[in-house]
Amino acid sequence: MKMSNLFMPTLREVPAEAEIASHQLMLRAGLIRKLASGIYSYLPLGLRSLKKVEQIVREEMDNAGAQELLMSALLPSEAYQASGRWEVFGPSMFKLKDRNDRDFCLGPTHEELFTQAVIDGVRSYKEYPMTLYQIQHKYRDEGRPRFGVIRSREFVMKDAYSFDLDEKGLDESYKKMYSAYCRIFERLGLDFTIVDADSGAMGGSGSQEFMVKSPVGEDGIAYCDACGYAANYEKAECIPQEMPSVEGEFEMEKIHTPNAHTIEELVKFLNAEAYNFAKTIIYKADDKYIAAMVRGDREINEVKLKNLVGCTDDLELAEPFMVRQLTNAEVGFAGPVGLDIPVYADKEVAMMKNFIIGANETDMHYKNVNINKDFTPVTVADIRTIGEGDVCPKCGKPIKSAQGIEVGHIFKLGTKYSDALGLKYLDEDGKSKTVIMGCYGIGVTRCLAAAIEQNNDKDGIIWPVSIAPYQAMVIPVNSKIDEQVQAAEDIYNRLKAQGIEVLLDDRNERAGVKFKDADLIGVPVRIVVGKKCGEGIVEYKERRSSEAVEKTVDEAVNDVIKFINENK
RNA sequence: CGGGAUGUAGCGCAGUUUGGUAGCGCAUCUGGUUUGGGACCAGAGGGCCGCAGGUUCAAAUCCUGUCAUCCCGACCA
Repeated sequence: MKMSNLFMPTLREVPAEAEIASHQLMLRAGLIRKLASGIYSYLPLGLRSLKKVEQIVREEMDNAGAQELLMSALLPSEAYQASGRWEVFGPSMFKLKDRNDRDFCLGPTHEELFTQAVIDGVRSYKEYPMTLYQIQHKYRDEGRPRFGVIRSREFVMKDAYSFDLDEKGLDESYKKMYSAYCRIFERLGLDFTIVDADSGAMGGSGSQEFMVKSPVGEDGIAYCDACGYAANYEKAECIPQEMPSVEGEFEMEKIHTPNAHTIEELVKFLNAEAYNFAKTIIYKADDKYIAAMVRGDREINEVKLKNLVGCTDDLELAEPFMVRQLTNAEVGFAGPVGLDIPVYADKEVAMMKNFIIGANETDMHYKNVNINKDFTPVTVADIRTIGEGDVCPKCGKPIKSAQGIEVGHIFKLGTKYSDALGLKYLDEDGKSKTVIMGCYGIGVTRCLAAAIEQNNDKDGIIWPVSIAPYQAMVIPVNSKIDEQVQAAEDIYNRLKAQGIEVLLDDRNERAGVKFKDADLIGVPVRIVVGKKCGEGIVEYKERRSSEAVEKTVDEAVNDVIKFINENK
């Protein structure tokens, strides 16, 4: 491609709306343009990279035995009504009506549709197992779109669904997807981590997320360098920390703590440590109220609590007026003693002695409180979030934490959708059984952003060869000097003839402009044709390396071909 | 959905406090000089100052409403 013909509107300045590197660079390099919040157009360079990601995903899915199909993005409401998700999705589903006032939506995900397709199309158990996938635009009306295409309202997703006769079959399908995903993310040049994820409300039996570690990631990861354990922060199991042993249990005593609503204020007021307290938080779980207790220096993990309580709909903090009603005190003085709702205590709370809690009376706390003596929780379980100072639940070494961008998720669904929609089969004994499903997603557009997030410097993008919009670039330094222009065009034609996707910067620009654009759009390798071209000498430079090397034309051309073939 | 901020030329911004002809840099166009890391000189084009009301002789500026965008948090099936 000659750059004089390329639609590549690069920006010199950073658009004010973009905060993170990938978003800024995608806009500056002319990959995308915003149409509305969370909605983007892909310009030629962006689309080329996007298609390369799709192609890698497609090849590996096909290799794993999955079959591609394509469903509409515009969907009738019926299927979602059968599974109940027409309501469950709520405001995050884009809903619309046709001219006859019938309900439609823009598909946010396609479990129901794939299930229905299999119900409609599969006649015999002998056709299973089967894995189907599509690469399709998805629509979710996110409460808060952000970070460019990392959390957008329209995005490209590969979604796959496996259909098996039994659990053992599901395990195999799942494993195949797992290894396909590993190959995909390796080929995309992503440094990724696989973490255990929560399957909670979806009711599945297992779930893992593929995370690209990045400070701008929206998900927390707990991981252990020593044994390789890694889990989503929400999921990571917490090992109760031993407390200094204390002799005996004292008598509970009420103390005056004026205006000390928070642990921080209490620590200061009573000159104690945060771990001497247990905090009690009132939650509304569906339509019931419950109390949850963790040590003062810990955080409640709402996902764990939700799973423990068996809350199907929503778990949220109780409204302040209900807290006042239930505790007879201002918010900040809740405690388990005399509280008339179920109390769920964290394992660590059960190990504490003579600790301090709210007294259910404004400006009052109890000290020297002991579990099972002064109050009794309905359940003691792991309901806190892992944090600094915690240990790995597998090997006991200190746990580390990082932020990650979720680029893939694999999930053993079980029978949630096959039950809801009636996907059954008659086995060889003529017995009716339910098909067991798995679902597997990859955020294709998000992968692009993640790759840029991990591969950039102050000058621009540093594309991995596998997904670079173009693999190589030839730059004549001075477009007024025919000798350079000719030589550059020859090199360009030779590379093209070898199947290299190459750009020729034939624009009548100064050298600096061409170099800046080349770095910005991140082409992995370039040949610069300059002063020494009369002697047959040109410069070879890889984007990732800081120095250019002088070579003969033949060497440079061969090295580019070699570099591309070794890295693609 | 709660909190915060911002809407002025394609992009980045000033001007708003104290009302009085719409500004700067980059980009664009023309002419010339340049040509190895975003050139220089001279000239030119481009704005319902987010939108709608109101106050005023006069509104980018003051008041009310509204929409949009971004950030923090909640949510993310």
